[in-house]
Order: sequence, then C-alpha cells, then structure tokens
Amino acid sequence: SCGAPSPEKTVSSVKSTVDNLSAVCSCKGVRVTLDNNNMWNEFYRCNTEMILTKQGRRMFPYCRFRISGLEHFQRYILVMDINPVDNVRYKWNGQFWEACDKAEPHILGRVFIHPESPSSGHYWMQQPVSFYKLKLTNNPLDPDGHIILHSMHRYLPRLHIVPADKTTEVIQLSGPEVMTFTFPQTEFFAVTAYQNLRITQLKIDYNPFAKGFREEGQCCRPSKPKLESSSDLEGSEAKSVLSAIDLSKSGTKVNVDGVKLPLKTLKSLFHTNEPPDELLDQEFFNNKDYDIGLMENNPLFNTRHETENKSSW
DNA sequence: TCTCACACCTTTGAAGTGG
DNA sequence: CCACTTCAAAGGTGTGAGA
Repeated sequence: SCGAPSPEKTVSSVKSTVDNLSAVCSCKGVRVTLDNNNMWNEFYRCNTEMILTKQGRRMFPYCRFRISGLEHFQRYILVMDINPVDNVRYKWNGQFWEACDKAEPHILGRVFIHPESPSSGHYWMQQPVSFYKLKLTNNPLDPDGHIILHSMHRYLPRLHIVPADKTTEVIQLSGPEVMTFTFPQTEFFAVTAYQNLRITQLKIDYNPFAKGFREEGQCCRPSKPKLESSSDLEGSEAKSVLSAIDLSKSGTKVNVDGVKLPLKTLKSLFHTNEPPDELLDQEFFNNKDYDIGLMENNPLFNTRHETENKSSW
C-alpha cells in the first residue's frame, strides 16, 4: 500500500502549489483511485482540518474512491479507519502547526464499515464508493459508534478491502488477505474549532451545507480559482438502485488491532435506520464521463440538482 | 480549547397533482 | 399506476459568545 508522509515537527502553512499528490494507490493487483483528489490536494496544501464534535461530525472533504482489479464474483467488505500520523500533539501558533507535546493514546476499535458491505467486486467497481457518512467525535464515551479522535492531533484515513465470504468469523484488518490503501493528501488535523482561516474559507467555498456563509453577489470576495475537474465537486447526492444485502446473516466480526467486534453490531451502530440503497454524490452525475450510460441505466437519476448546482459549483 | 444555540442552508421523503 | 411538483421536517454547516 502507499506510504504515509513522514511526520514533521512543524508543518508549513502552505505546501507546494505545483503538483497534486498521486490519486492512485495499488495493492496486490487492486487499484484504488482517490476520486476527489483535486479537492483533497487543495485542502492538503493548507493543512486540512476536520472538526470533532460530541455528537459526531462528517468529514469534508470526505473519502471517495474508484476501485479496479477486484474479482467480479468475490464479495468484499470495505472498512475505513483513521490512524495517528505521529506521536505528537500540535498547536496552531497563528501561522502554522507546531509540535508541542506527546500525543494522547489513540483510541482503538472504532471503524466505519461501508453500508453496502459486503458486496461483489463487480458492484464495488461499477461506481465510485463514498464514505461521506463517516463521522468523527471527540467524545471518548461516544455511544453511536463514530470514530473517536483527539483534538489537535494529526491523522490519516485508511481504506481496507476485506474479502468477505470466507468461513472465518473474525476479520483482522492486519490479516494477510486484507488490502490497505492510504493517500497522504487525506491527512488532517483534528480540531474542535477551525484554526486556519484558509481552511475555513475552503470549507465554506466547497461544502454545500456551508453555502449560507458564502459572500455571493457583485463585489466582495475575489473569485477563487475553481477546481478543474467536475468530479471534485461533492456534497449533494442522488439515489441509486442497489441491491440490499443482509449483513446480519454473516455473523462476521471485525478485529481492529486486537479488538474483535461483531459485524452485525457494528453495522447497527453505524447505520441505524438506513435504507439499503446508498446515496451517491452529485458530482458523480455531473461528471460527463459518468453521464454516459449511467443516466440510461439508473431510473432514479434525479436531474433536479444537476441544473441547480452546475453554475455555482 | 471547547461547547452550545443559532441562522442559514441542503437533503429527504411524504403528500399532492395530473396524465 | 407513473412521473413530476410541492412542502415541511430533518439534519449538516460555520459563527460567536461564553465557559
């Protein structure tokens, strides 16, 4: 799998603006592409921050992958977890991040299982896979199964692809059959309030839920450079037609660094009252590469948002 | 550094409408 | 029935004051 970036004691507030980090990570013949790579890179250059709240906060940007190289009829479980990048606690000095202390111990055992899991390789490969429902919390006693992180620490998300229909009841994410993928540009600082104003502005610019804070109209803010790829847009969703798979029959457990959790329990923790059909991203439909065929194939395609958002995104 | 109420926004899905 | 529209509720945002 791809390597993590080397930890630095101080983190420049502005990284190189020349090149994007690679959108591709391969493992055992399986190729995973970070679909919204341009947006991740734009945030990464300013040192991405993700808000932690007691009740759980979504990530923005969130992780969205395109996968190829899976066996079509093999079933897989897709799992995300978030690991510390280093053993350091940071502080924001008004200009950049700097190391200030030893890290709090990482809280193990919390992962996010993609709600479509398990599904066939064919299924995972036919459209981008989004993890926008993953939530982060700073509540060590969080009852909702969200991923628990420490504020002012630095983290890197990981994607694990786990072959599913083995007879074994316990899956070890460090096991030999598990494929793990990381993308350095998805690294972030966990915070309870934004530190860097540039990050706040990027969130406001790109997250549709923060539209209320944008300065629209004639004057005001200088127009920012727009992301070149429409596939980087994210936030809105449309329904797709997917088959429901009853996870509760599998009885599979997930072993996260020694903590074994029944898959059934995790599923109910993370996705209570979720319909089996998953939601895909708006920009997925906006992307011309996907428009061909997808609209024909998907009777639930909803054009309402497309026209509405194209201008402002 | 963290939490909370808040205004503002998007998303969702039920109800309504017309063919 | 189906496709489409309308509308209100639910829920995702950053803010800013206060702890």
